[in-house]
Amino acid sequence: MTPSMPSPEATGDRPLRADARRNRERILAAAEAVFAEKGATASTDEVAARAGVAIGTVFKHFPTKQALLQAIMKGLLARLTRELEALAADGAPAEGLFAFIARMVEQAAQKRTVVGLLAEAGVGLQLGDSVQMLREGIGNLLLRAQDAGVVREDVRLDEVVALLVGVCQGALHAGWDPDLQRRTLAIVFDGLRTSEARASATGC
Amino acid sequence: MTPSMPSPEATGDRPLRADARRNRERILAAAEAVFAEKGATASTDEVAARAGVAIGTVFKHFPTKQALLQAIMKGLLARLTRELEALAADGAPAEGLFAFIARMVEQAAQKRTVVGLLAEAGVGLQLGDSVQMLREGIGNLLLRAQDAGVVREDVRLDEVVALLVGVCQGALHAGWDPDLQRRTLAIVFDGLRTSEARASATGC
Amino acid sequence: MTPSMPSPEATGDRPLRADARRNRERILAAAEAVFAEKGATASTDEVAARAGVAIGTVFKHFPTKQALLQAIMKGLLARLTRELEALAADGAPAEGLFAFIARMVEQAAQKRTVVGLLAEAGVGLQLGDSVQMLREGIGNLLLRAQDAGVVREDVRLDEVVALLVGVCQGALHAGWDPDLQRRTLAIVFDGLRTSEARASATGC
Amino acid sequence: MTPSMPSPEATGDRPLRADARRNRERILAAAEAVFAEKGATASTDEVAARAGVAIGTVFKHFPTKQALLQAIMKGLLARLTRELEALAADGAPAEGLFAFIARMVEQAAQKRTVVGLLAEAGVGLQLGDSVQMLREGIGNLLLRAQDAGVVREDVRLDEVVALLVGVCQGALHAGWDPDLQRRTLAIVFDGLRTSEARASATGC
DNA sequence: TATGAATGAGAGTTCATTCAT
DNA sequence: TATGAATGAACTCTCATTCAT
Repeated sequence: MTPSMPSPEATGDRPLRADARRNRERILAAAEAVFAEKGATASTDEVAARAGVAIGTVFKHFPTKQALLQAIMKGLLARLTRELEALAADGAPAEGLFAFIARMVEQAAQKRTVVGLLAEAGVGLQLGDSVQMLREGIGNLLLRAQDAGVVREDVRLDEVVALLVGVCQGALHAGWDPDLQRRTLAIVFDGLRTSEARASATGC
Repeated sequence: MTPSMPSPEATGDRPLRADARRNRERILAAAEAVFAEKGATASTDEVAARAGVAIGTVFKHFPTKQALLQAIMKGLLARLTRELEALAADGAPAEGLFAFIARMVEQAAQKRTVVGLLAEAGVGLQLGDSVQMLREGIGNLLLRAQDAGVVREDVRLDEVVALLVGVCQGALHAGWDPDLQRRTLAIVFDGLRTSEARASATGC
Repeated sequence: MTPSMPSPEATGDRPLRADARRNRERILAAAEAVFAEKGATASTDEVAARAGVAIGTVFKHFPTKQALLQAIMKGLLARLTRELEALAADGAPAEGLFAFIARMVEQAAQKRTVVGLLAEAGVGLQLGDSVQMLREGIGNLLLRAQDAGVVREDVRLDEVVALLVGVCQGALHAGWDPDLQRRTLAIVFDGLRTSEARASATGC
Repeated sequence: MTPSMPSPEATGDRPLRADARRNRERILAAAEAVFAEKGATASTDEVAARAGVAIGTVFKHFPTKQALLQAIMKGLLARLTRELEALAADGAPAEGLFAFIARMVEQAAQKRTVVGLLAEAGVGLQLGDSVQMLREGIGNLLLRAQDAGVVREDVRLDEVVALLVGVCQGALHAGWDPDLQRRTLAIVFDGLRTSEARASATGC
């Protein structure tokens, strides 16, 4: 991450006026909140009301509802990718994959976010390479964990992503208290571990 | 089970005329198909068309769309519970839990059914004790597997259900080819297994 | 026109309930009036209000605004075709073409009808063979007039239709009092006439 | 015509700054092009984009869309009036009227201009005396043609204008290839001609 | 009881117009 | 003065639900 790169939020094509960018951010935040609470079928009107702007303003920034959903998703995926890169940069490499998965599940449990929208809005969203970048980051963590002997060699990225999506989805449903979350993830993590890592992990 | 007892689907309060019951079944079947294909946002008009009845008939039997969704869910859960009881009655008790989970995932992958509706229709559905009965059945399989030394003793029913919901959800997403399904479940099952069972399973 | 043929208005695919057909007619009449007054950009809401039905009813009968416009146009064209056939069936064949043109202009002047909608709604309308049938009827009148020596032999159907459309369009504009109408048509008709017919017509 | 007099398009109340007038011209040109292509329902945003100015600038010069349409119309009428005066000033007086009508039809067929806007925008436009001036020019040509014995004495200006509007309207519709245009106008012109002129014209 | 036409609130989207920058 | 973001009423269309037939 070079210091000269622009703020990651500024992914727009060209500079917006200050007030326009402020509104754009407010709309995105409002949309994230509204869709998190009520799902992707919540009305655009409600997003506008929550953002404190007129409905036309929402459609000026995001010409269709789909575009708004995509923008939210891209933002979330980018944020996750950055968290993931931070995890990779830090030490504790072996358990980094587990930490990241736990973090995502925790977030998903708080709001109907990434996976919730992915599931509800369906395949319609064109997320470009935002997803790809996240996959790559996860792939890095997986390799590192495998190199450290923590995760079995025969585990592939596809399964890890599938499990990630699954447990995040599951976490959306009622009744996932933090303890259940922890216990469920413990099972999945154990399934990923090598015998040796499992022995020491269980020992702890 | 006497032949005179009503079919388990007929959970209505009082007996219906023969044609009315026939319509009810057709509507349920049509609704299951339509919602499986297009998700819970498909229109009731389409359900009526597929069932070959008028829209008024649908609302006569199920006074709201929610009620229709609930009825589908109850039916599906009841069917699953019966499958599960059949599994429990048969032999192969130790691996019965895994077989059942695999079966559910397979079905979920084929259609947007149980879990899909649960996710889409949201928390609004009042499913009464249909869910409870299914939980109990799964609990039986779990106990049996634990008694046989296949599943770890510290695993609780809650985690199993959570994992079940999660992998079913995940299976709805694109790209879960049968092989990925198998590999993903293998990890989860490994996480559930005791060290001994794991050793022999891996040995196979 | 055989006596056994159904009422010409009943062009629907299958029989509608009495009340539904009544509403359909009311909507068509309202739409004709509203679009005649305000042009094709008048709102569907206004049509519904004028017809005394809810907006959903309009869209139940005509699933898009375009479909409603097309239905109006087809109705008008059919009505004109019938008038034209009546003219052809009656005597006075030589001047039948002129009588028909005059009739259309007169109607167009009263309301923004046929040609007005054709012009405003533009090329988007799929009018099927309604237009073709009208053209054929006009072609018959033209042939008859040419056989009678009233219209020049070198005049083709295309020009006649072009002139018809033009004068109807012109008649939509303000200031076409009946006298101006008559005088304008006199010029066009003279242009169509043979020298002989012209001499006698002028003589009258 | 002294070089210091303002261009005829600059009918504004008071002198504008050079850049302002330049913008005004660009907006008018853009509006003419856009409305010609897409009809009067095209959006003012599109006009601004084509003109390369901001939407606010358009509304600064023309406070409503109606005002913009009126300005376009006035410009077009003025241009036509000038063409017409040029025709009158040149020789070939007898056939000047026909030449002018043919020219207008040709233009109308190329773009949805004068008459198109008149028809679409409806009666709302206040065109002041721009129309009157055009009428007078046409009246001059008519007189001249009548003096030359080419057009019948009993033809009045009203009919000529009515026919002009009509054939221009007609020309907007699909299928008016140049040949059809010529043939249709030939009929109208013959209707206007005296017997003598007709004989010689037909002879050619 | 079944029918299916009617209802009407609400959705996404557009666009003439205003006004802070 | 020019900019262009914001406004919000209006539009087309959908669909769960009601009720006359």
